Amino acid sequence: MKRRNTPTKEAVMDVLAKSGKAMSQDAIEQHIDITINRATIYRVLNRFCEDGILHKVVAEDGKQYFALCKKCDGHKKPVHHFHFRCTTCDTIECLPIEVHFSLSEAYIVEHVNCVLTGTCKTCA
Amino acid sequence: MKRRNTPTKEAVMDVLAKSGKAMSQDAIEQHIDITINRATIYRVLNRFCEDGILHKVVAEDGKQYFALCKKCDGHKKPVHHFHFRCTTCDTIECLPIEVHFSLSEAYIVEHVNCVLTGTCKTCA
DNA sequence: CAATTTATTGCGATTGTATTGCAATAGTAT
DNA sequence: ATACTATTGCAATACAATCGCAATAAATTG
Repeated sequence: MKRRNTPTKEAVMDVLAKSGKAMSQDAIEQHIDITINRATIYRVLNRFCEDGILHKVVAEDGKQYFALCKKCDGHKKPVHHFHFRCTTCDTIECLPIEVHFSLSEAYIVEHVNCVLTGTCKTCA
Repeated sequence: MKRRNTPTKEAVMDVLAKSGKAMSQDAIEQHIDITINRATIYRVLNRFCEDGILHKVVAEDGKQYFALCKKCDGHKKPVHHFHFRCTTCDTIECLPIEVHFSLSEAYIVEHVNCVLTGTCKTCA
């Protein structure tokens, strides 16, 4: 299925790029200047995830947060990293800390979801 | 607030102890022989968490899973560990893998939530 | 053992996140 | 400009989890 360029997609990408953090649907909606339907935002976000442009994190609050996939440290592919959710400023940042674990080959790992919760350095 | 012993609490503990895994409210309800209201199960689970008897994990599916806190390897307190959610048998097991990360002291970490998702060794 | 206190429970209603069906709209290529 | 179909808006829906309140029952007291 071919993707099309739409104002919605641009607006969502814009907000995420500017914030540099992982954001929830409602946070994104609040930071967008135009009006976009909730369902549409979810659909755009999920499509970006399918295309490997965004990655999704589920926090302890059960909500989904979306962030740009950056390829850091010269890696070709984005690496699983920790996330930090600050309950004070209510944002999630991607930490530059890789997730390491050694698990039996008998397991097939498809997703990694690691979130630390607390107070970030700015709010502490 | 003093706690009382009730059939409900025993039944819930029983199921969790027997399974040895992290279970969701509906899974627990299904494995209990008596009928217990949904809200009650959640209240019992949350009370156990407050008392440090259970720990809660939020998986990628946005659901809460509860498991017994074991003090392994002679540690006095339970240690943050990885969890594995198998999408085939739909269970979450506590992996004997500790979560390690070095984060600036400027952050205050209150909770750690790490879940790997995929197919477990039994289902693979 | 009966009376009292209050933690616990059941029920229904409610909150909040996320998804879906369907018709209308609008990119994109010809 | 036209056709094709991805995308969107709207309303309805699904689902997890919580809350208020009255009823129940565990534990303590006399």
